[in-house]
Amino acid sequence: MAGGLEQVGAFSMIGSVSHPANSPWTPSHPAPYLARLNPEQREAVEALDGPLLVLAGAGTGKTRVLTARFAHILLTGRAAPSQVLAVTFTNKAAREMRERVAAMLGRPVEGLWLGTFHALGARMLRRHADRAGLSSNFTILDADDQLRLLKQVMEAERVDAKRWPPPALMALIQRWKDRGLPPARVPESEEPEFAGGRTRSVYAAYQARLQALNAADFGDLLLLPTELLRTDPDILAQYHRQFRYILVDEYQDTNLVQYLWLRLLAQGHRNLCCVGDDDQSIYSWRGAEIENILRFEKDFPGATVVRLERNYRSTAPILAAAAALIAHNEGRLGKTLRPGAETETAGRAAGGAAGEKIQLVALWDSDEEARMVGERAEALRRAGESLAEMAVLVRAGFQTRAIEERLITIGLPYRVVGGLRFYERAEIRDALAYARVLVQPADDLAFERIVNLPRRGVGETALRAMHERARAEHTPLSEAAARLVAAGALRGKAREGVAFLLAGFARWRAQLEAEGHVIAMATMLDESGYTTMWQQDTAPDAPGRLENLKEFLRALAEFESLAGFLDHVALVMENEANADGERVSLMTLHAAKGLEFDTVFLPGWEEGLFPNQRSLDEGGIKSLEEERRLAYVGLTRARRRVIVSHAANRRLYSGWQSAIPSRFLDELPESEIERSGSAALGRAARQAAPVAFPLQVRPRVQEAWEQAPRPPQRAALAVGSRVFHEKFGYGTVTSVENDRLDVTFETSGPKRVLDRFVVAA
DNA sequence: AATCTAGTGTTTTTT
DNA sequence: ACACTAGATT
Repeated sequence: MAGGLEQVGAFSMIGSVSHPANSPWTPSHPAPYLARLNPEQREAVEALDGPLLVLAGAGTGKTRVLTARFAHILLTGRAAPSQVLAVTFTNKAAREMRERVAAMLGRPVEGLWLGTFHALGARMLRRHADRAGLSSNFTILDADDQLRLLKQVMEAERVDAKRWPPPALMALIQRWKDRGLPPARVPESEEPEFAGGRTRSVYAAYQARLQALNAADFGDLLLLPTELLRTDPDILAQYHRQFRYILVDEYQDTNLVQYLWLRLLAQGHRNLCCVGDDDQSIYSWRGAEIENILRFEKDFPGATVVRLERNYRSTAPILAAAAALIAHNEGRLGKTLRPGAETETAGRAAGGAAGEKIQLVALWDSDEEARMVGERAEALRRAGESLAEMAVLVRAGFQTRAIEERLITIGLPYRVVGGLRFYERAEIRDALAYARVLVQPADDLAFERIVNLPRRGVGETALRAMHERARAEHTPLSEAAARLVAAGALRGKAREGVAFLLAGFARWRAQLEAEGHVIAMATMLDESGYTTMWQQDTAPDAPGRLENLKEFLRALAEFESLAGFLDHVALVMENEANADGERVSLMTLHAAKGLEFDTVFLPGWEEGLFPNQRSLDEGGIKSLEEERRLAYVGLTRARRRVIVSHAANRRLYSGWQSAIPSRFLDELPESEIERSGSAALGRAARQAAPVAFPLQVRPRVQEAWEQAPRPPQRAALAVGSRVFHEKFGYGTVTSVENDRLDVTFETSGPKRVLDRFVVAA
């Protein structure tokens, strides 16, 4: 910390004004990092004292403000690097901020407390682990381990795991942790009708078990430090002394425990700066509380609020459409995106001063939709656009499959962002389990995972004996295993297998000391038989798994110690593979937050899918608003071009399901959109077409969406009209709401359909 | 202890 | 359709 102070010694530590006397910069000649900001951004950077909420709309230069503020605090001598706490949600955001701050200062910065909530929580918890009943080398469990542990606890507590699904109980416990509630403080009134009213005691047992294993789950990384700050005045005072300034990114996504943690830390100097956008809050289902940002001014009286509304990313039509859409939400802090100066340039570059309209494409089915995306992407590429600047953003993961298949067929390179991450692959998790046992023999979960992997004859019976012994003598599983072998309590293959493994670990530990973690790890994987297991596996993916293990060792080599590597894996878990290149990106809308592309495809805007029916069933109007925010996030990812589409029929599970266009489409201003697509053709044209089913024999109108768009023809249909639908046949209209009809069909019963899809019969 | 079979549930998932 | 899991089977 002292070193940090010296680093900024060129500037006065006493100076409480923004521009110290010995600074070369003055208000009329500000530092370059200030000069490039617009007035609102600059206000957000320079308002250093007291609580500050920066409402930063999409594309308004949020990251620039955060990093400039960070640099400003350091360069004005307000604080040393170690005295600023900067919190983000993603590792990517943390890395980006670190790099940009270093670039602004012209040198790498040491001793920063900059990272994700979880990484910083872990750092704090390791410092004071003893006060939380852990030792500082505790293991961080991933979701998989958590669930397995909970299952064990449920069994021990005699809670029937068949009647009460463990994942549901896990979710319950996580929600409590998200709200900063350790077992003892979960109110009795919150005991749900679950597990025979014993959820709280299972939670308590689960926590006890974690402690015994010297392990923390993800929720604990915030829950436990917050409890420490709450209950230990000395620790709290220590951090109050340390952190003069606190910066928080994506504040709209914080949950209650993160809020409590921040509030406790901010009580010291009250220099809390939170940046966020209530319109981009899309993680409520993970415990995020949008109320945190809505309540900021009440929570921190005297807070300054700065709105960043000048968007430098998207064209005017995109901004107008996004603004119109999000205006349908209530309970917003209120903020309207408007084009910033640079956007007009972007618009001209795109071929017209105003920019392209939002393209709304109506398709017959999801296959046709996939073809449309593929062909338009291909056409754009032929026109000289980069595939890396195109993204397909979907509501649900399964939607990517149809599009992937199409892109493969036409040979267009793509990447799927998200999905299975490197460290979630089975072989990597196995290798990690070996590493964990090596570092911490008491890691029962890891030991259990690998004790019979590869198969060495240690079955259920042997494992049960180990568990019993471990419980009776209060030792870790590996220790119990050793005693069982010594006592001759295990027989045959089980005895040989366990003895072999334990001898191996003794050897590998010695090797770890002598020759380092990379050699030890490689030897361990070979000598344990793990590598051989995959070499002998004839499955088609076995070679790939061996390749992944090599990659694992390469990654390991970049770390100084195994423990450091394990922390990195638990906290950073990134998919390094196919990171960039000339490819179209496919991902969920959730995964797209914070990214931007020239061209954005938004397929699947259909009722039920988007907004998602399940989401609506669970959360009602609040969920509908969150779905709408998701749509807003999607639109605002685009710099120059948006193609929204919906299909009348979608492949689902085994069969087909029909769907009406999303209500969000009606919320886009007609003046900013341009319609096209086969399913948007006039009724007359469709009547002339052969009956649609079965789909396989329906002739395709491949280039339909390239035909001149026609305005949708509104039917003069009234209640009682007899109508014909291509899929459902004949029926009678029972109600009319705008372009939506409730129709009782003679063969398929009542359905809600769009008037475009029926004809008067 | 390994393998087969019937049953189940298929939204989003920063750490 | 399909993948994953728990339970039964050998």
